[in-house]
Amino acid sequence: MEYDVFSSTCPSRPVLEDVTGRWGALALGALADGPLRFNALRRHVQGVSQKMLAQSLQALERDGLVKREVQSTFPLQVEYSLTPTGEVLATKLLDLIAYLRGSMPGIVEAQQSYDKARAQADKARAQTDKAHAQTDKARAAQADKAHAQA
Amino acid sequence: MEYDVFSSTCPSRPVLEDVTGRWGALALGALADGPLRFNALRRHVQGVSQKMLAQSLQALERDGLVKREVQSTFPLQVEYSLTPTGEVLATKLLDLIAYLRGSMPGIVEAQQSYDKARAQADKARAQTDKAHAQTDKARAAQADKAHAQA
DNA sequence: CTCTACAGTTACTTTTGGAAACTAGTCACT
DNA sequence: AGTGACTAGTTTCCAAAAGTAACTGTAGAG
Repeated sequence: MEYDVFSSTCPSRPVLEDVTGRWGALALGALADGPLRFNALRRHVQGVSQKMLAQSLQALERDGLVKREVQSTFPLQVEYSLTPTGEVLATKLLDLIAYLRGSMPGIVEAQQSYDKARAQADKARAQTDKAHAQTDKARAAQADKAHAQA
Repeated sequence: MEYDVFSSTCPSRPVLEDVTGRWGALALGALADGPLRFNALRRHVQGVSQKMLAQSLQALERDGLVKREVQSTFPLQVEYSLTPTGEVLATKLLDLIAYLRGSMPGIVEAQQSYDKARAQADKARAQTDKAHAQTDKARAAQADKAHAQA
């Protein structure tokens, strides 16, 4: 059997989404430098809700990329850590993230020039739309005149 | 200035989502082995809708990771290709995807054993819930008796 | 005796994603 | 002049996903 993420029915698709998804990627990245408990992880991955963190961790645990260990000491601690496979994926993710961080200055610049160009284009389009509205109005006036004559 | 994807307000967060998001990652991956036109890309990334592909490509273009070139030949073709930064990110993504593909057998196995364990746990919980329902019923009966006596 | 921390779950709301129809511009055929 | 085809999208509408906030339940601190 051959796995291909570009095929819509391949079982690897949902796994890729778990790994590269919004919170999954950050959870894996956070666990890369050591095991963490639920709330510690929540503090580390800023902005994640309890619900989504629980959901992402459950998905990663199901995929065998994260190990969940309940410590029955008080107050009921749960430690999350990476499995060997999870560790490799986390490393690759962190590598990507590191490169992204290095490229941020250029990316921000690209975004700004894109937004500026778009603003210009929108303004230009508003002008032509206005012109079209004018010609439409003129056409309507002509039609009215024709109608009045009839 | 220091960029950190783990911070909720960092500008790198949305960019990471563009790159690792569901369709963004596959679009970058597909463009890694040569430029493609819109519909060719759509055929390559199976299951993507026109709307989402257009949206993802616009985001990647804005981030300066993908270049969009309109060819004014008939019938109006648009070619998408990777910028140097996009190319590096695509390579890293494909590396991650390749490793994921190699790990799929183990992952599928993990999913199956997880699902099996969950099914067991759910069954067990249904049992205790049933027991609780019984005791609740008994308690209600006691309360009714007491009420009838009063 | 209230307040906090632990690890979640549940109910409700808002945002997003996907399917299908529609737009726009150009040619080719009839 | 009208019809249809091909391109690359946009729009519309509804279901699915994500986010918000409140609740569960135990126990230690102040």
